[in-house]
Amino acid sequence: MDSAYPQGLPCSKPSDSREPAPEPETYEPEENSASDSRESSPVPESYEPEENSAADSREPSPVPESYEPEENYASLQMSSAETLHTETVSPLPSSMDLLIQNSPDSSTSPSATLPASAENGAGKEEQPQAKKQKIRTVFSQTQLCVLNERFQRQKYLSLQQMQELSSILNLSYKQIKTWFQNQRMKCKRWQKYNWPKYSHSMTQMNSATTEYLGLSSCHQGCLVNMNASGNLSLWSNHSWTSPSWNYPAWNSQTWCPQSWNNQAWNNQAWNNQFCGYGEESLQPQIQFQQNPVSDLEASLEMAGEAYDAILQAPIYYGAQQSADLFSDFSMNIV
DNA sequence: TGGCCCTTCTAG
DNA sequence: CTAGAAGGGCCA
Repeated sequence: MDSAYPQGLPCSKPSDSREPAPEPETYEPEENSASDSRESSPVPESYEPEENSAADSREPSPVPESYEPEENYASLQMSSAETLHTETVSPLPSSMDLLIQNSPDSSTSPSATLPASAENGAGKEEQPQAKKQKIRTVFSQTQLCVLNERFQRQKYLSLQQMQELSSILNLSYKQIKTWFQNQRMKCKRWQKYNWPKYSHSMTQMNSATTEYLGLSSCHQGCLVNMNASGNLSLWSNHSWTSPSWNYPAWNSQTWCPQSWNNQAWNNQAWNNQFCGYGEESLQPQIQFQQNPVSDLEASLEMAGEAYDAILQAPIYYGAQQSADLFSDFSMNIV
């Protein structure tokens, strides 16, 4: 059932192009009645109230009561207060965060933060200038980690799932949605440019997928892996001793079509890296224990995805972020 | 309404 | 200069 395509094809939709929202497995019809009630927060002003269509509204409370089951995910919850400073990104004055509705995590560039309109505070609608300045949010590593991790397992999220994620990451629903959309496009492009080398077999295709998925977040810095026993292991990039890791870092440039053509390692170089590494090949430095399969599982599963997916898909996190993310787990430096 | 896709434009 | 977040048009 879950064969859908989470692992099969990275981003390509089941069949044709536009399909509403694949991902059958995790896609639960639910009563997502778009206009779901949770709409306590008046939507940050900085964000155009425009299409906050219910969805956009994010509840102030950490986790919606209705989501009992996934409550555990709260462990991942980025308490705006805590995660704030862990970020490598410039921390924003909490007050401002709220205003911007962006996460405390995401730095909406402290400097250019407020859109002209919001800046004035009062005269919001009266936009003197032609266009309102576009704000380019810079998601924090933590947020990216979670997003990537999620994307690895699910390319499409349901409304509810996006909302959950948004509240957890302190991002707006819209941002989550946009991020996933952009990610899908990115993935698609990646596939397109790399297709030739995987065209010969389906298996290869999967590896391509894995490759993409893995790479999509490897730039985070280090890797967090959960073994079958449910323990979480974390390797900082400092520990990579494997020669294979000497390849160019997975930077954004990698996505650039122009670059893809020249990247020598665009071929098998890192194919090996990501297929080769395993629990054995790397030395775990930190292990998260406590309720291995309870909290974490619940946390990562969040909306009920297959747990095994996680077991097989190493997740990359920034060392610091990881520690932060899983601060709820007792860490044993090995 | 959300997804896709292309475009715009800002942060780094 | 580039990556990528966000805007906007179009479609089902």
